[in-house]
Amino acid sequence: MYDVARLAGVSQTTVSFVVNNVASAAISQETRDRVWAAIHALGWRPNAMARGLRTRHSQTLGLISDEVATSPYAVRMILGAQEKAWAGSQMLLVVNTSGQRDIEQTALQFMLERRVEGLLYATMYHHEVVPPPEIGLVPAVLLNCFVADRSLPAIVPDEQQGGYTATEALIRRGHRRIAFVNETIPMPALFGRLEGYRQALADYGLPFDPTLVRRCHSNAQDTFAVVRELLELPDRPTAIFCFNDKMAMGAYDAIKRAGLRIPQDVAVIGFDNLELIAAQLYPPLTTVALPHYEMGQRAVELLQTLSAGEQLPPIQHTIPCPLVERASI
Amino acid sequence: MYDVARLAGVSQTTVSFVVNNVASAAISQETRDRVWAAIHALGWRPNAMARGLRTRHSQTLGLISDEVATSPYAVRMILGAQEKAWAGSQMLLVVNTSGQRDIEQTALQFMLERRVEGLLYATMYHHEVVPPPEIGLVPAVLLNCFVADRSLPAIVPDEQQGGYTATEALIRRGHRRIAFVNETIPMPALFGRLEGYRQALADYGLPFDPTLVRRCHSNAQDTFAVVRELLELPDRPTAIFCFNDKMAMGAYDAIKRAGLRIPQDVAVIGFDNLELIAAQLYPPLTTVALPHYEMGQRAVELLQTLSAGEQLPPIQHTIPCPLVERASI
DNA sequence: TCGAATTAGTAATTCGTTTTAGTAAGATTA
DNA sequence: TAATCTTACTAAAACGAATTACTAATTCGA
Repeated sequence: MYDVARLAGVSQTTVSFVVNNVASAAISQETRDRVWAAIHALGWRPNAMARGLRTRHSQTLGLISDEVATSPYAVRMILGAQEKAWAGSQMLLVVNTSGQRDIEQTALQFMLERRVEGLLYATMYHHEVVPPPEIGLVPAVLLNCFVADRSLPAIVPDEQQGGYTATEALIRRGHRRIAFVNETIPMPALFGRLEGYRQALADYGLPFDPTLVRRCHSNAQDTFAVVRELLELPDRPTAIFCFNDKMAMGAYDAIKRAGLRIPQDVAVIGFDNLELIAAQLYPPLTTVALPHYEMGQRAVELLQTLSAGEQLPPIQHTIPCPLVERASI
Repeated sequence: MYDVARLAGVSQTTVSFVVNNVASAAISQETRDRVWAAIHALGWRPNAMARGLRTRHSQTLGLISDEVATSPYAVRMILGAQEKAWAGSQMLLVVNTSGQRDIEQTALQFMLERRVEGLLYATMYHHEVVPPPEIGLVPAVLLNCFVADRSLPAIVPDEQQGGYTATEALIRRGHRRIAFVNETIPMPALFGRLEGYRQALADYGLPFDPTLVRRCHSNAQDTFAVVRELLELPDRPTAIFCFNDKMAMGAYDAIKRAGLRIPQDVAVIGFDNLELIAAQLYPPLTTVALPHYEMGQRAVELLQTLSAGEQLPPIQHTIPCPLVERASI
């Protein structure tokens, strides 16, 4: 900056005023032009570390995730976060801990040393977490997870509404016997989607038939077997709501193997909206999307208002899961 | 740091020496203990911006990508890069440009202002790029792409070896008539894998039959049709090498619809190793993996030696694509 | 037993900015 | 015509560490 000042024949202060467009400083247009010319001539570029030191603002947010960055599922959370951060001209420091506590700890230390202006703590699956306590030293938002006592703001998908939406979509297509192949591992998604399924049935005056609700590991193979059983039922379901898209793959195979057509004979709806699967299946899979991108955006939005000094109670923000219509129902 | 010094009854200099374990400084053990005690008592943590300003090291790498962070394909590149950076106690600044030039430009400026010690320029698909010239201001490595004049070091997958490996795996299983369903968009993957396919046939003394080589858009639907044609051939192929796993999904459907079994009647091999698809298909898909994770690692490794001041010629590093055996051949 | 090492520290400077508190010259007002 | 405003700048003091160049007190060696 001193070099620029010397070349432009002004003081370093003036350069700073010009560069930052300081309103309270009166700098003539000619001087401004000379300064910019000097800047370009020298290829000078401000040093963000020096600036940050002085202003006490790092213009940086931290994102600590377990497996998010590994998985196609949840990358869009990072993307949403990054783009919102970008809009506020902040950058995102990303660390994937692979679930290891020690990595998480040092990542947090590193980020605090860099004076991040906020922290996102994200998980691949929606579940309860116990983040390290130092997370509270800066504004923090949980992404796709929550703490037991709800003492930290969190952004989570609305599992129940998602389950409701899927079921309702099938009911509206005229289905009366709707099977639900649920996950086995107890987690909010399992309970929430089931609750949504029941609620939708109830709202439309349909009976809840326990024989139509199955649980199995969330993979195509196991679902194949479960769906085959369902199809052999005397009064077989005309629609199958799968806990996720991977399971829908198995359902497709079972239905096709049984010589039935999708959606004419049996409708299938999934969950997650994994483009890679849903768009490639034949017929393309109608499914409910996990709003990962929006969740990332909202989390950063919240972080930004929080770090602007606003005092908000730690609310759980529930993001709706929209229906993505393709051709399987 | 001054507060810590005051509490420990030493000078700020001493605190710095203790914190950084400076070898040339003689500090007694008692003093060290007192300093650490004061640090913990005050919850002090060094300010990375101040440190970076003084040492002229940001301990940060930048990663600019087009769609990498959006796509399940290539996220593992980021992960590999991040973990290698982590090992060198550096952090990664990630920006996804969605292919927009203006975002790319400002991202680059931001990163240069933050004095990143190296830059990765990554693309989702392996293809030629024209990165902004300022990229050369710091050590830079291209990831999954290359420049026309090869003036920048690049890390790319070995498409040809991948094609060879896939074909060879089929030949070794006794297949003689091997179809190859290639991509339509001209890109290194298309040419490289085809070349590998031809080379393998030649090496094992098999004829190259042009009727067995088809091209179609890389999606399941179009592949379905192409594979059906292949299966109706008078002397139908006993194995199908698909340009990627999405296409393999279509191939599976066509083969099953034709009443044939995989792999007994027709073997299928894919490319990309998209866990989500390959592991969920029935039977699980044998495929060739794009070594994204290793590519990310290698890129950072290279960046680190480069920013250590070593002068290396801009070599193209070709990373092998390993065979991932499942059950479809 | 005295000069040289060694041990255990400290004072002051520097990194590259932002920001506060000025100043000096000319224009405007009472 | 003197006091006050503007306009167009500048000097100097932070920000929070790392680093260099010391000093004072011990210990050691011949």
